[in-house]
Amino acid sequence: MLRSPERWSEVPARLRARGLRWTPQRRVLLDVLARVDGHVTGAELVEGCRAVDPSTTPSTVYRTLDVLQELGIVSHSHGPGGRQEFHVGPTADHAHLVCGSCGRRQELARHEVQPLADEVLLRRGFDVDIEHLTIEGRCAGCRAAG
Amino acid sequence: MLRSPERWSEVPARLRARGLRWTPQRRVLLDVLARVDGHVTGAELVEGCRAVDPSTTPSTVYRTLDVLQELGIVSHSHGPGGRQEFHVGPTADHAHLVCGSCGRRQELARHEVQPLADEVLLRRGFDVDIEHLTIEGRCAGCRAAG
DNA sequence: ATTAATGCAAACGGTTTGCACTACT
DNA sequence: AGTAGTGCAAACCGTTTGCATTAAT
Repeated sequence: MLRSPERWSEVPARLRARGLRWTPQRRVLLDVLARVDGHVTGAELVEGCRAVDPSTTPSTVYRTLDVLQELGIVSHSHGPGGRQEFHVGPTADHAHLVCGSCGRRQELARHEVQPLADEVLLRRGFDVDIEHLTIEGRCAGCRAAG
Repeated sequence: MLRSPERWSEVPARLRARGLRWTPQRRVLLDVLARVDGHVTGAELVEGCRAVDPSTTPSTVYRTLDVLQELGIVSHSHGPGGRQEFHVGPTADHAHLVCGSCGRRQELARHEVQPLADEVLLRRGFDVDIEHLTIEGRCAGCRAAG
């Protein structure tokens, strides 16, 4: 699910503008990222890259993720199990619901979270980062199942 | 900072009631936990136990944390850096606010999150685990600082 | 006597690092 | 040519596991 095709085509130029380079390995990672909907863990990205190019190494993936983060193209937070979760910015204007039982994720639109965010901002001066928000719990299916 | 002294004295009995045992090692961990205000990582607890009894081993600590969790005495969530964060329950009936800039945490009372949780339950059938909820963003201090 | 709990040491998974080599620019 | 980026292998950190041993009940 490609979210904003135009962003990706600009990446090589943005790298070069900083004296950085556009390599086949980075192309692979960007292709994988472009197909991501929502969040991916670092390990999943390594996996995804390997599916395209089996010779992919973790270090290259993580190092590239670092530079993409500096460019503001991805960001990361920490999900359940303590893994790094990367997400594509800044179009991901929603939070996530993740079921602790089955692991399924669903999106929670900004407007659904906004009242909470507003209250927290008002009362604590704390500016909630809705894009990073991951709410754990049990989904309807798992609750029905027992 | 002892939160609820009476709870701790009941622990040995609660363990025995389940056929579990009260050991010196568990006593050490409970002593350390009783002194905790807010949250600790697993590693910090190992460290803390070692300060009391240098022969403490990680496996024992983590295994005891597992049983304490089953008893509902502690619970855990995942903090920045992906570490497990334990907190003392069931007074830990709150979510967390963590600042992405300075890393400081604050508690968010259940009643502050309840409206959101209610809405999500109603509309999605998703039962939010408030104790596991960690909300990222920028705290008042960091926002002021720029 | 039973069997839960311990200590050890080794394995784990995800991520990070040092270093010599490769290849973009 | 210059230097950013790569691959490898090893290290890392927090956590988990198998197994033989110890000790609470």
